[in-house]
Amino acid sequence: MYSSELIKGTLKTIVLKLLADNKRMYGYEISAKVKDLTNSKIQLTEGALYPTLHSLEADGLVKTETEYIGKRVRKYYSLSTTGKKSAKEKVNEFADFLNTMKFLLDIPQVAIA
Amino acid sequence: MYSSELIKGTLKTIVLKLLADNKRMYGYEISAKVKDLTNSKIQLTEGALYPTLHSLEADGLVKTETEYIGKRVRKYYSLSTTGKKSAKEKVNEFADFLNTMKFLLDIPQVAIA
DNA sequence: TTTAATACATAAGATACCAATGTATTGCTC
DNA sequence: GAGCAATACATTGGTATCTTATGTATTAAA
Repeated sequence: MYSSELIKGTLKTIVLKLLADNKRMYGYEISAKVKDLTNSKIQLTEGALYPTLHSLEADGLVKTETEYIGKRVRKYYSLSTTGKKSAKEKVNEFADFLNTMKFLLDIPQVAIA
Repeated sequence: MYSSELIKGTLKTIVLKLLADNKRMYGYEISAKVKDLTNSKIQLTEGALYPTLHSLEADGLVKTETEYIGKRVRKYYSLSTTGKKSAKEKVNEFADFLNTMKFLLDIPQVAIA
């Protein structure tokens, strides 16, 4: 787990990227996927995730479809056309930012396992 | 310039790293250095920088010495012992975070210029 | 049966940032 | 020598984004 400031500002980028790769996902699935892919180093809290998803929907970047699994509600999110564009932009911007930070903090290249 | 959310959470790390490399620096110098090293991609605002420096001082990570250049005040910051330790830890943590995010967002290795 | 996992959601509070403003000195340009 | 840009500090008010906590409900496992 990273100190909580680090994750700040990256949540939307993460969500958009996952949706770009997976067509449609529901909230719980997203948080589980992030936890899994990062070996529990990043764990999205519900208080952060759901407001973010709602915000992305309000901005027209994602659309939703609700389904019932038995009696349990499941709300699927998928990217709109603008959402797809935004996902690429955000990831590219973040990649640029990472390189800038790598240079600024003098972080050496890591060997590829 | 990056969208403002991205920088969040990295300010202290940046400041500590610069102080680790430069023995002592003053606020204006730090912001100028960051702007210079990042080709203006990261520009620290005063409203962010000075409270951060004060906070680092309150936490005992940096110590200060005030000097006069003519009639103009200049406040130098340098790392304390715990500050040096913290600088290394923060940079290491960010390096780890950087790799996690690179994997999560599927960001390819960039060629070294 | 009761705990853990699944699945949604909101509310209250913290905090780290941005934008704006303020003061003052110094250097440059016209 | 007037006016502007740069240097150098600082604070205030506002906002966004997060954490923590709480809430409801279903389903699976112990």
